[in-house]
Amino acid sequence: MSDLFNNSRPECEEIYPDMFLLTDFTPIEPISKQANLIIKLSPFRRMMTPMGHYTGIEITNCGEYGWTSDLNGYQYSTIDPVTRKNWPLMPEEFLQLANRAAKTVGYDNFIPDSCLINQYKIGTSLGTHQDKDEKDYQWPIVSLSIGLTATFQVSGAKRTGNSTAFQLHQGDVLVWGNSARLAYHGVKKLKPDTLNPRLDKRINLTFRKAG
DNA sequence: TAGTCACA
DNA sequence: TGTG
Repeated sequence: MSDLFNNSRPECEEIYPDMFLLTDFTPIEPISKQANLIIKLSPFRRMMTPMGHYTGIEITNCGEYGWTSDLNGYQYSTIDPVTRKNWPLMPEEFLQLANRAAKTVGYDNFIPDSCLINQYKIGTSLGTHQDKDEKDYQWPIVSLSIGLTATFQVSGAKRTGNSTAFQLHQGDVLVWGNSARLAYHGVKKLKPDTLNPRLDKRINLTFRKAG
């Protein structure tokens, strides 16, 4: 994993209505260091979907609530089904990053109680879906990208039809809420970086207020 | 259909 | 390769 921090100026662009891309928003090194500690406590695993398939990406969580999937459906749980213990604590660095990103685009006092950590290997993707398992949709979704660049696709209120796609680079934070809160979105199949063949994965941190 | 796969 |  590269720890390089691109020193270009952070930018904030409303890339879709009520969806903001904060380019190069944070140094990655301290964040990925904490993520690695979490992964040791609650390891990555694929999860069974309600339809009986496994997710392509690998998943773990930290914070009070973790997003889980099994044959019964999706739900937030305070217990990791693999370790049968609570999820690892949310690091202070995570809380502050998510709070600062939300505040940058107008959401004050965002205190996430859930951080979903998704690992994308080359060739994996995340199908179009909504984030709708949270209790209160007034809070935004805050998402940090680490590692390989991915193509993020938003298709709005409908799962199919017109869509907008853009790149998410390491250090980028995407924040969405209000009219975009329940927008269908997904991540296209991850491709290798021909200039950095050593990079072989992408890790995404998604901060939410679930409970 | 937090997936895939057949089809354009 | 993008879409339903």
